[in-house]
Formats: sequence, structure tokens, C-alpha cells
Amino acid sequence: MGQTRNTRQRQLVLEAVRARMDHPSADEIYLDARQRDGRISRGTVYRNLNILAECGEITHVKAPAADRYDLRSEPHYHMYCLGCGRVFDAPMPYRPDFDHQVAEETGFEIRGHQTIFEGLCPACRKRAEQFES
Amino acid sequence: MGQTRNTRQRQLVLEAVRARMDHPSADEIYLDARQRDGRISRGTVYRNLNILAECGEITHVKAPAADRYDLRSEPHYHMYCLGCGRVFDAPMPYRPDFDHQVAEETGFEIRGHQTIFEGLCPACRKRAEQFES
DNA sequence: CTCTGTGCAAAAGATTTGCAAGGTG
DNA sequence: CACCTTGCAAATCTTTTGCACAGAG
Repeated sequence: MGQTRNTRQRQLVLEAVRARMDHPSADEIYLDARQRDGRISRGTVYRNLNILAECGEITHVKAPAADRYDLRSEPHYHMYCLGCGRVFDAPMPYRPDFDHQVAEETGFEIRGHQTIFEGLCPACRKRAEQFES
Repeated sequence: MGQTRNTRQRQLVLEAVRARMDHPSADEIYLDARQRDGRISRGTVYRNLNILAECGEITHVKAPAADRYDLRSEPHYHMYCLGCGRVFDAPMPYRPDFDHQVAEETGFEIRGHQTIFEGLCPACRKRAEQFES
């Protein structure tokens, strides 16, 4: 890992992720950062998201449609709503024992795992029921 | 779900997925299918992959870098190698109880979950160790 | 002063889509 | 015959990258 500089833009990206309770996509972060600094570029935002994720400052969540970012750095699970596309934290503890078990059985060196539940959030579920009736 | 026709191209795509024990990306499937039918187009392959995944004939695995497809239709977990980018099945049983538990706690209607372990496969692990020493 | 980071724009990938023609049921 | 599918190409969308200049340490 090289030298990491503390530029205004990098702070801006980090703050943009922190300011949101949801799990924004890279482009949403770009738009947020853009409001605070009309000159920041997409390339810079993407670059910084990758750097911050690599340093463990933020988490990279691979959701359908577009990747998301998340402030929490402790590993945890997510839920993806097929209706509205939003991503939520799942109320379920991370299972480090899974990592150990898979490592032991396969010889992999496991860094961790991501789990994403797919379904309909309460709001979209209600909407779907109305259509069916 | 609309009417599904049994075209030659759709069969070809399905067979191309079945013929591979690994977890091919959409483009790898396109290349395979292309060898059997020099006229089949990318658009057709992508369209059919989406249709087959929606029908449950195949599984859509969201891995970093590119989405993968998988013949097995029963839910199961995967391992992604950060070194070579390959995807493997993980020797760990699917946990339907997780779905129930999350559904109960959140009010979501859960369709299922995907879990992907990240790490280094034995081969890449060995290669990495050589570099460090 | 040095070297990383930025802005801009172009490039690169991956996937989707419009449309006329073809093939299935 | 109706209409789902295909091929082709263009369009989208997301992310990466080359390069000259700016700014952090």
C-alpha cells in the first residue's frame, strides 16, 4: 500500500458516503460531492472510492445493477429490494466461522464473505399485493 | 411470465452453460455459442441468459468484475478468487433459515440470498507466497 | 521539491435496446 | 397468421485511464 494523501477531494468523498444512511452508488456519491465542489470529477470520485475501500475506510457492496458503498467497515450483510433497488443492512450477525470452515475444506485463503438477501421491502411488497388483487 | 419459445438459439445458450463446469461470464458463453453457430449475436445471448435466469433454469451469480452464470438451480454459495478471478462452488449448505429469520425481523418478503466468499485459491495462494519470500 | 492526486476527455467494458426480418406454435 | 425472437448496430451506463497541471507533505 503506497503513500496516502489527505486531499480535499478525498475528504469530500468520504464525507459524502458518511452523510448518507443508505447505500449509495458511485454515481450518487459523485452527484453529492459535486454539489459541494462543482469542479470535482467523476474520475476522482471513482478513484477515491476504490482507494478508501482498499484501505478499509468504507465497504464495497456488490449489488445488482450497480455497486454500492457503505460507511460501516465491520463486515455485515445486506438486503436488496427487487422493487425499488434500495439496499439495507440486514439484522443478522456476520459469521466468521463460515470463513474458517470454507478455508479448511477448500484450502482457500479466505478474506471474508458477502451475503445479500434479495426480496421485496415492506413498501414494495404492499404495492405488489395491490396489483395482484 | 410470458410465453417462452423454444428456439435453436435459446437451446444453444442453455447447452453452453451446461457444458461448462466452471461459472462462465456472459461473454464466455457468447463465445462458446458462437463456435457452434457463427451467426448468433451477443444481444441474443444476453437476452436468453436473462430469460433463463428468470425462469430458474440457470442461476445468476454476481461476482466482482463480471456477472457469472451457473447451471445448478438449487441455491448454493460461491467462492471468488481475487488472484485469478475464477468462481467456484463453496462446500457449505444453503441456509434457508437465514431467509426466514431476516424476513421475520424486517418485514421483507425474502426470495433468497447469495453468499460469496472472497480470497485466494490454493494455486494463487502459493504464487503469492513466493513473491513475499 | 517530489511525487501523488486532480480534471478533463477519451477509452474501455458490459449490457440493453430499436427495428426490420425471421421462425415458432 | 400472430407475435415472440433474432441480428445487427447503435445507444446506454458504469468505470477506468492517459496526460498535463496542481497541491500535499
